Amino acid sequence: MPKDTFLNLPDEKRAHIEQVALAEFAEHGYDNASINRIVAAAGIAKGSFYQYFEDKQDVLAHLITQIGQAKIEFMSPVMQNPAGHDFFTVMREMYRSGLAFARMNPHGAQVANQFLQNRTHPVYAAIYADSLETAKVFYHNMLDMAIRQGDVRPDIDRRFVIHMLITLHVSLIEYYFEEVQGGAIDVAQLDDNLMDTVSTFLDFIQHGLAYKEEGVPTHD
Amino acid sequence: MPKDTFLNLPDEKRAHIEQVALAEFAEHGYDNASINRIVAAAGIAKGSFYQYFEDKQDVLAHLITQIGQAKIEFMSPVMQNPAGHDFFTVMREMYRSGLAFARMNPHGAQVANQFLQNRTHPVYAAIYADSLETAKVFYHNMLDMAIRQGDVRPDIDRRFVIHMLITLHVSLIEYYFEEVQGGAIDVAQLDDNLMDTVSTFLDFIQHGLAYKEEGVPTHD
Amino acid sequence: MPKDTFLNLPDEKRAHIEQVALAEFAEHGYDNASINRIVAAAGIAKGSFYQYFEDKQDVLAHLITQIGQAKIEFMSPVMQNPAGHDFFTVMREMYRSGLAFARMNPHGAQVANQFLQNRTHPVYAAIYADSLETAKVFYHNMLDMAIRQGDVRPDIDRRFVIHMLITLHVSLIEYYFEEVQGGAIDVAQLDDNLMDTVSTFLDFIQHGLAYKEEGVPTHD
Amino acid sequence: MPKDTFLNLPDEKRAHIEQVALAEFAEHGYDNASINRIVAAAGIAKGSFYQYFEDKQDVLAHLITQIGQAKIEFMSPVMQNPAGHDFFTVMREMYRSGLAFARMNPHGAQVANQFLQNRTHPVYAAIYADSLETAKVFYHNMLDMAIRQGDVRPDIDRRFVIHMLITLHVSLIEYYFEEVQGGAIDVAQLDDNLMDTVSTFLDFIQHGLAYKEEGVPTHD
DNA sequence: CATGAATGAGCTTTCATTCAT
DNA sequence: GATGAATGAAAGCTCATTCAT
Repeated sequence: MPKDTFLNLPDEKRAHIEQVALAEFAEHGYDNASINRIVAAAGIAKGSFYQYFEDKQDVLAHLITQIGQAKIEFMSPVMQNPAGHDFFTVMREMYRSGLAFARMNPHGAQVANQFLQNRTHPVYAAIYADSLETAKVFYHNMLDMAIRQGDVRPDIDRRFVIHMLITLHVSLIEYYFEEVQGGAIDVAQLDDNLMDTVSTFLDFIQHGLAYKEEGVPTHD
Repeated sequence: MPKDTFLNLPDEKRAHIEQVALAEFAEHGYDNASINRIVAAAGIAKGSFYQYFEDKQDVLAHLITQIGQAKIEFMSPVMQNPAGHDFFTVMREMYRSGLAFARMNPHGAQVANQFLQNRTHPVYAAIYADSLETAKVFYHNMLDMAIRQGDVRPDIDRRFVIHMLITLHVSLIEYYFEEVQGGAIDVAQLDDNLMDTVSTFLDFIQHGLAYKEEGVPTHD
Repeated sequence: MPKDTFLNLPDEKRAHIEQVALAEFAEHGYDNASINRIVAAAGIAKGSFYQYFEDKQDVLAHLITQIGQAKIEFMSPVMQNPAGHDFFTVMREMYRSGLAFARMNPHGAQVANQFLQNRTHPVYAAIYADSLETAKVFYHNMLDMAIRQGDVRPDIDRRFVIHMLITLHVSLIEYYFEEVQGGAIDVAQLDDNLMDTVSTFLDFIQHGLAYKEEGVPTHD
Repeated sequence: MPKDTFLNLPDEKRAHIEQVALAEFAEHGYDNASINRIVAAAGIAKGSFYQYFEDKQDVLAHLITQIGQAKIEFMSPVMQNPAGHDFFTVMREMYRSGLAFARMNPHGAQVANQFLQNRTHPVYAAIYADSLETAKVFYHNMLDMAIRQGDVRPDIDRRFVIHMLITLHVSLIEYYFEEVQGGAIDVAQLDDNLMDTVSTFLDFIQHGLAYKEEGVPTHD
């Protein structure tokens, strides 16, 4: 956790430092992120950095916490209060908000993805301990509810499905960045295209890839 | 590509160096892997390392190539000649073989996973260019065939589905290691448990998570 | 350019480091100069060196700039304001001041000579771009003026003569060091001897080596 | 001196190795010349290199000896038997032949120049001891004769003039390469231009830069 | 609270040379 | 005579972190 020195900083300065650090982590990843570059870009003294944060890991942990909070603001009402909604509707909202967040805060999304992808990295693991549990609990409750509601079939391995849903979330954002950077898709239509993809994808999560014979309506 | 000096080495010595390097990459990842540690553990001179390989990236590329080849040996007959088989059968074999490989060669599986997870890392991206395309083509052909055979419904975004299937493969191996290391599951029963998971998972890919009402048989 | 860290150093410490580095370059030349030796001799940490300078080239560039400035202090009033003086008088002052500088600052003179002698070396060339042009412009103006004044005959290739005059300056300093180190001349009389040489040499530049027949006075 | 092993090599192979080594030294200078690169480019084994030569210095010494011999072939009859010719005629032939050699054997000329320019470098100094003395003796005899013949005035410091004449020779070749690489002059006319320069230059050596009043013919 | 100089372990890589085969 | 694997010292440079001011 950042030291009080940092938290007492004027909002603007604090935000500036956070933004610079975020960009550094997004571009280089944790291992190659350089505190030298961060302080240079932020225009602060090296010593000040260590008055603000314990160490490199501390900044990242702080940023990830922040990203988590920022993401909440992208959540639709449905997600904030999922009770009573169809599981797949909530999922759709979740992927949609993930995409919206990536669109508005690409660096944040990239850092979040790095984090979720590198859970075995000691540093990420250390941070993970604190923050990922929340997500798991959320998914867990969601799945429990979904099964009780009859949305999801009960014969699933919940731990694995959660693992997979998180992975797929990451994969979606990844896909988004690859399309954006690869220029594979007209940027103007990107969001529409991606929401189409999300829809197809949701449909897949719901009904699988298997071809359904005629006369066998799927249950929506 | 490793230099001839390396390829001409006695099998035993070569294998030893490979194993040491693989362990280093598996444990620390590319950025934190240390050539100093590798040569110390391998018992070779630092200069020798550079007689064998161009640089750090070169070793990793070599190891990944090797892993790719080793994986082939874990492929079942079904995978080696997928034509004529049901898509989901092939997928099941694929995930099963991935798991078997991870079981027999954990370091190799870990390195392969790091590789697949870090496609944006410049070094992995450089290696990726050469080797991942193969996997994509394989999946592409598989999907085409599956749709023609009526195994898979035609209204999917193939690029995204491929992206996702690869991600899921990685996710499965990840899950395997987490269970093993976390001690979540009795190791003696691990494989059975995991194949159960694979089955459930396959079932999920096939039919989705949605609860099916009675009397609506799925198409297998 | 050295970093501010270096420029902000206490004069004494800064001068010490400069002197140590200068000695290293003078003795070993750029390629064989060792930063390890410099930091050891200067009694600073290796990291500090890189807080002071960008890299090896940066130190040398700094030293050469410094040498250039130091040389100015050896310039006679005639050189500082050459207008109105006979060209050969200015040249004589130039060679004299070069010699005086070499006498007072042998390491500086040696490094300057290495620099002027190795213009094709990539590192010297990079430094050269910034600093040698000045010298060429100076010579150019001098020659123009000399021709207008009727001191120098107009049928010369100015570019080549400049090239040559610079070379000869270097050659003179070289000669000085060879005599000093070779012990060819009694050191006590060295300066007198060398100024004699400069005179003869100037005479040569002025009138050439050719024997003049009696009754044909040269124009001074 | 190269070992017998080298001298006994088939002419073609020996010449190939020499050419490769020469190119390496010409491009990188002694310090940055790499034996690794030489053996790679020459297609010989590292061990073979050390069967041929004592060490890096040995190759260079051999090449410089060779260059010296090759230069002789560019000497005109006048130079080979200078007795009885006017000193300045011999000088003109010398500069002309230097230029011709540089034209036909640029690498050789470059290496020779590096050698002559870096007499303080320990390695060059070691080689110098053996080979430069010859040149000095040649010049010495030339000057003695020239003074006796009345070509050159007797009031010169012979040691210094020799030093200078050598320097100027180097400077001329340098100038040649700068013009060639800089593209300053139309290559088709380069040689003519340079011989003009040589002429002007010779005139300078003979009569100096000073403007001569009318009616005072110089002695040619 | 800010500063920025100091640190030295660590990094990857290159090198000329040796020597057993 | 040819080979090429082995060597380890040394290179230039970066890093996160400390601490006196």
